[in-house]
Amino acid sequence: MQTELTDRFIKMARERKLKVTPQRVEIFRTLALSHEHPSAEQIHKDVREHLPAVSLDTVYRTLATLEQHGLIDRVNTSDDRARYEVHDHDHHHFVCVKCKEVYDVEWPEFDQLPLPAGVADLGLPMQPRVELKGICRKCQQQG
Amino acid sequence: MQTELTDRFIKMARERKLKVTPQRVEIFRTLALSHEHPSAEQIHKDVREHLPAVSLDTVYRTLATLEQHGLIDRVNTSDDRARYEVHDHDHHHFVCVKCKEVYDVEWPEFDQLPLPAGVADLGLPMQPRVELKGICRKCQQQG
DNA sequence: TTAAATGCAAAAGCTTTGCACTCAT
DNA sequence: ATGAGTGCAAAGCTTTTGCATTTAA
Repeated sequence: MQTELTDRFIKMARERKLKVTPQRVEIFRTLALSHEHPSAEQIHKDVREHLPAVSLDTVYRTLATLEQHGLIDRVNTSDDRARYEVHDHDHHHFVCVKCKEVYDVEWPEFDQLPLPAGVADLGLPMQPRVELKGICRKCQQQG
Repeated sequence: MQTELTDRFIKMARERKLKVTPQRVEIFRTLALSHEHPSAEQIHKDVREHLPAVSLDTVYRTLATLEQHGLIDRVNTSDDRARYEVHDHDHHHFVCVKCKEVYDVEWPEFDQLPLPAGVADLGLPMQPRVELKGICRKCQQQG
C-alpha cells in the first residue's frame, strides 16, 4: 500500500540520516512501483504527476544519493542513459541488445551457487547478478 | 603474436564484409591486447601512438560497428563512459562500485549451469555473464 | 537555527552526425 | 569506379555544478 511503501522509505532514510523530503519520498515510491527500470528522465516525468515542481537535477541528485546509500540500484545496461530499480527481491536481468529493454529473471539455482574461489582476492563482493544479453521476443518478431 | 591477431581480425572482418582499414586493425588490436576494459577515449589515446591521425569519432564509429558484428563486446559498468573488450575466453566481471575498475573473474561452475527455465519465453539469450558488484581491494584499503 | 536539499540556469562530458574527401575492394 | 570509411567541426544528449533560496530536523 501507499503508506507502507512510504513508511519503509522513511525508516530506511532515517537510519541513514538522510532528510526525508516530499521529493525523495515521491522519487523512491515512483521507482519502487515501476517495473520498467526507468531512467532519470522517465522518473522525473512520473514524479511530476504528483509533485509538478520537482526539477530534473533533483531527480539526478536524489538517485545518486539513494544509490550511494544502497536504497536503490543502478541497472547496468548498454543503454546510453542510466536506469534504476528498487531491488526488493532476488532476480537477474535479461537485457535486449536491440531495444535495450530490461526484463527480470528469477534463477534460484544461481542464487544458491557459491561464489568462485578467487573472488575474495579481488575485493568485497556485494550482490552477484547475472546479465543475460539477448534479443527479446518483440525484436525477434520484428526482424 | 602481432601478425596472428591482425590476421584473426582480417579474417573476421572479411567474413562480415567489413572493410579492413588500418584504423580498424589498430583499434581492434589495441583492444585485444588491453586487459583494462578501456573506454573509447583510452583506446583513441593508445591507437594514436601507432596511427597518430586517427580521430576520436572514427574510434566511436569503429567500436559501434565491431560491436554490432559481434567482434567486440561493450562492458556494462556503472561508469559514465562505455567500455569495451574482446571477449576471447569465458569470464565474468567484478566491478568496483567506487572506482569503477573492472576485473575479470573465471567461474567454471557457473558456465556449466543450465539457464533458468523461463528465459526462452523472454527471447533468444546470448552470453550469460555475471556481474559481481563490490568494493575492490584497493578501495577497501583507502577507506 | 543550521546544515542539507532544492530549483534554476549554465556548463561539462560523452557520443553522434553532416559533409566533403579518401581509400579498400 | 564506387560505396564504405574517415576526419573535421558542430551539434545533441545525458548528467553535473554553482549559487541563491527553501526546508527538515
